[in-house]
Amino acid sequence: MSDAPSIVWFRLDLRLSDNPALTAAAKRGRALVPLFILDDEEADEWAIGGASRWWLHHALEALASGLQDHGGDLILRQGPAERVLDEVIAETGAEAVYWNRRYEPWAIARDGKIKDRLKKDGMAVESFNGALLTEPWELKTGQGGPYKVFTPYWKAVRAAGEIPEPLPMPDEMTFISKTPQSDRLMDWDLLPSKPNWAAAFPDTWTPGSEGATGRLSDFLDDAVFAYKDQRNAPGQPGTSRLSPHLHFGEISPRQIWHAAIAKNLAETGEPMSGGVMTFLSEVVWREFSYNLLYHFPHLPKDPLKTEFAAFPWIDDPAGLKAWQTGMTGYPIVDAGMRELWTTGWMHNRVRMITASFLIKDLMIHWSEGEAWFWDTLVDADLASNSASWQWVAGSGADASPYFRIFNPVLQGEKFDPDGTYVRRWVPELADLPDKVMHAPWEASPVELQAAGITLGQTYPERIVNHASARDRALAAYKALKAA
DNA sequence: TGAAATGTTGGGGCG
DNA sequence: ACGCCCCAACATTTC
Repeated sequence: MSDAPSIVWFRLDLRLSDNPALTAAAKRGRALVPLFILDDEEADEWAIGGASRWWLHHALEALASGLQDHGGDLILRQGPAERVLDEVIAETGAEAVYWNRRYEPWAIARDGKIKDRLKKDGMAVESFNGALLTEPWELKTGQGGPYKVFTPYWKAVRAAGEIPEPLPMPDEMTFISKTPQSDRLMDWDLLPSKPNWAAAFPDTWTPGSEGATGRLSDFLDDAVFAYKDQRNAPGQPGTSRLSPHLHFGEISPRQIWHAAIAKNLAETGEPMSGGVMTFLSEVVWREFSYNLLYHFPHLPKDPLKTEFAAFPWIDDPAGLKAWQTGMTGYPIVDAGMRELWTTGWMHNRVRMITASFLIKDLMIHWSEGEAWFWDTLVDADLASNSASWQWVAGSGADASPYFRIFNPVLQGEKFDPDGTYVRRWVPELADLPDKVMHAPWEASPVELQAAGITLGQTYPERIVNHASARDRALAAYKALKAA
């Protein structure tokens, strides 16, 4: 009986509770080697984006400190995962490697190869589900194929039986005594400098599993019960803001599921209803996206509805720039894009509005939006991001029909009626009266002057007229359908 | 997890 | 008193 240690390869599961790989490794009873590999050059063109790198830095700090509390050192290494694993195995004499699964096509291919090779070498290798309520191959339609429509998928998740209870943190963890060499986190340059565009991120976020569980319990204490309505008001704190925590695995969907159900049961006597039901359905939208990405691995690149390959997208660098920088002249669009730039996150309702504007008003290819969100969101997630962009474009599974075009003025008036959200993110419009908040070009000269606004100078003129942009998009769609 | 156009209805002004 | 018209208000259809 050897005392060869076990490597726990942390990836998008940066937590100690409900971490099946960690629990299994701890149960094996040998010393643990906690390892994180910065492997993003293996990720095709989906190397971790800028805002996510900021998050990752702090998430790793938090994980390292959590491990430290139990006497463990997190080992940081950079490079192709297979090579790094070989090195760490050689240095430590490890005979087991455990990890929780990822579902990006590049990760599936790579991990499968690594698993086969290490097993051939006589290693004990096991992977686990730490990221999903239901893995993509578990649910099939009556026809035997993957789900392509959300509602039946959501029903199937609930009908599939109990979601497993989250695992507690292992109560016995012993770590390797002679810690292998580790990179220094600061040397990875994950944080921006010159300029530090993430300066305001800490006002909004506390990366790490403590921040995640704190956020969850705050949300469940109150906002979740009004979630059904409040979740659409971007000026109100009505959403959970758990997305980046979930992406990095600082909290698991199983933990969220069971905590939400327990709360609802205590509050209403029913396991799932009202706001909690709606909230959990949003968690399952994430699962649905993973299901789509797994079964349609080209999702990030190509339209699921193949006829969209012929759509007459417009190459418009100036329009794209105006959209990215929040200078379109449509207040709700600009507010969203500036919230994204300032905080690394955007309210869901406004994600739909800004995406509709890019795709339908500007007719710029959805992949431009996908790439921008990938780089600027702290919650950038390949499955959710690509599935959602295709959903808005109308080219995805269970997608919004192409002719469903958001009117940015009406959306603003409906979901930000008192202009709270616009005033927060577009301060140069703060003194406009509510009634023209979402359409400053309709303000009278007197109103504009009183608010200190000169359109075209202090705030841009509209870069397109929505009514004619809508007609143009519908004509393009019609032509596509006829072809 | 839309919006705009078109259709229908009913109340009120008015000759 | 009555019919006509206008037009909200709401419903339905279309994109």
